[in-house]
Amino acid sequence: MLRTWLVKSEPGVYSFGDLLASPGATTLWDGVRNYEARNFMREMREGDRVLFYHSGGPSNTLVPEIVGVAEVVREAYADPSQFDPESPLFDVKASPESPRWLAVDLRARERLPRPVALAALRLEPALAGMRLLRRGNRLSVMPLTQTEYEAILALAGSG
DNA sequence: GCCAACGTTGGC
DNA sequence: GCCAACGTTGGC
Repeated sequence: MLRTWLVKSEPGVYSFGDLLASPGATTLWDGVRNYEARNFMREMREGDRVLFYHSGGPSNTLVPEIVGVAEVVREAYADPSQFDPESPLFDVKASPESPRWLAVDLRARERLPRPVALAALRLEPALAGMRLLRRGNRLSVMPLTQTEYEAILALAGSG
């Protein structure tokens, strides 16, 4: 049984369009620096489906919404950016022998027929328990139940 | 181990 | 631009 996930991105930094435009529509999903999110990444399996969420970003000029579906094409491995002293993601406490942070590879599957805005998610009773909707939620990688995933695809006019 | 200070996220 | 919420850091 495939599991389902949601990842957040600031579209000004990396958008679903950027993923679609990448070679093979695939990218290394790096930069996660939160332990709970990292632990979820560790549970991701090849073929798992991942909804791609655009957050409002620092300028807040954008509607926060879910815009696309991706899948896991490579399971968790050491995030290379933690070892790069030139990177803002460098972590002095990480070493190749004992990495702290993980990356996965994601491949875009499809843009949703209709993006599903955060406000629309809040109106859907089937999603009332969704982690994304909890107050103060800041997790950038989170699991979705099968029910939540299907409800979101239905709102998107897909699936 | 506690907890205040701090930096970041992200919706509004 | 504001600020609530939250995770992390570091002094003690």
